[in-house]
Amino acid sequence: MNLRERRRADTMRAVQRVALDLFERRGYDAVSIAQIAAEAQVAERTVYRHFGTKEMLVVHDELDAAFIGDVVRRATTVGAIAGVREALAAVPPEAWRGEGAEAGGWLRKMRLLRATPSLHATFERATSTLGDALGAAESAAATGLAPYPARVRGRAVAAMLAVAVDAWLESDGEADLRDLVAQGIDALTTG
Amino acid sequence: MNLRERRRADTMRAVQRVALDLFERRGYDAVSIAQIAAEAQVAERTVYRHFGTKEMLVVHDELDAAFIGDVVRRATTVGAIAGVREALAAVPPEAWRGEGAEAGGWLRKMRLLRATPSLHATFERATSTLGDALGAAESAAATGLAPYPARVRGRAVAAMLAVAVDAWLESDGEADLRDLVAQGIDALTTG
DNA sequence: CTCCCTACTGTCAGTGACTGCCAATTGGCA
DNA sequence: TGCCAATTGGCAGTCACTGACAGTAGGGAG
Repeated sequence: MNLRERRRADTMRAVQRVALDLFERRGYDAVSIAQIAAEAQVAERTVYRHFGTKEMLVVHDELDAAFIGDVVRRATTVGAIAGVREALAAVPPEAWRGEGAEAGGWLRKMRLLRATPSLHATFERATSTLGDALGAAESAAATGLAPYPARVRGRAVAAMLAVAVDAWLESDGEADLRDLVAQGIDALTTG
Repeated sequence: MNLRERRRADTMRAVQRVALDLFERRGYDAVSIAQIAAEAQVAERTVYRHFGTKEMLVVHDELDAAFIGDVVRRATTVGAIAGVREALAAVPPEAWRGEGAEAGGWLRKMRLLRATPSLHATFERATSTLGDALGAAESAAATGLAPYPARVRGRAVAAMLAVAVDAWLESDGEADLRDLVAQGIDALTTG
């Protein structure tokens, strides 16, 4: 990894850390990019160059991207439902709780996402994107499902995942996400 | 109905008509509120007072609101899936095609929604809101379903509806929306 | 019919997200 | 060492959206 790339990654991490801290303390809507830039010691323009939009300061997450990639990859072989379950089982539970040192924790980020109406739409959009990916994966899988029903199922599974995460947030991370997903699968498959 | 209320409704319809025309011709992102206001012969501030946001100029629709209300009402007695089917059956097919005189047609509006990435998030948000309403309706219904599985099902049904509408748009309104929904229900209930 | 209240509208000023352009710096590489 | 390209900062500008104030006109009370 280059010195340049390392510096770039460092700046991004620093900016995002400052941003999330401010968002958590004062609320997403009450924090301006100018404030973030000032506190992070960079130009406003630089924030935009790295993250594009204010939303991305919350949403951008390499770990999430990796997890979603994993889900979709598994879905192409074992189907959407089993794919989600397997991918979830492959993640150590403490990672979900955000007790790891990474970037301040997933739990805090999701809590922020849920507490901020301006960000709900973004979350739903991500959900439906995942749903379409799952649908494509399922129709490409050995099941030989037609594109349209595959898409319906993919979106349904993604919606279930979103509800599970939401319920998990309501319990403030106390509940076991894998249990919630299992219950969600039940609700989906019986009836 | 008052003269005031009538005038208000007239202004809103006129503004929305102008807006949709401009959006269709030049693209949503390329049209500013100022242009809409100028063409509709009102102040920019008035547009915001009536619609709140630019998105609402596309999304706002009394007929849609009535239909969604109908779906949710039926869902509280016969469940989400049957509710959607019944509500859909109660609407004359030509209404979907937008051949009616109302406000320029539903088909055109949905086409615009689909063609504009900036509006996708809004659409998904509306879908998930409907899903939650369906979930609440189902758990309040006689089925006696627990809140969590009810919510999962509600969202799944709403997601299915969104996919059906999307597929219907892909066929440019040629396909029968009721058939697509029926196939979507099949995809949801078998497996 | 008149007076007053209230809803609707317009105007103005301001905030904040986001973009394009240009210049300066600095790491990477031949 | 010298050139290229990436990173960054600064600046000006657009546009969505908001709060405050003022003028106008409908609607009801007397």
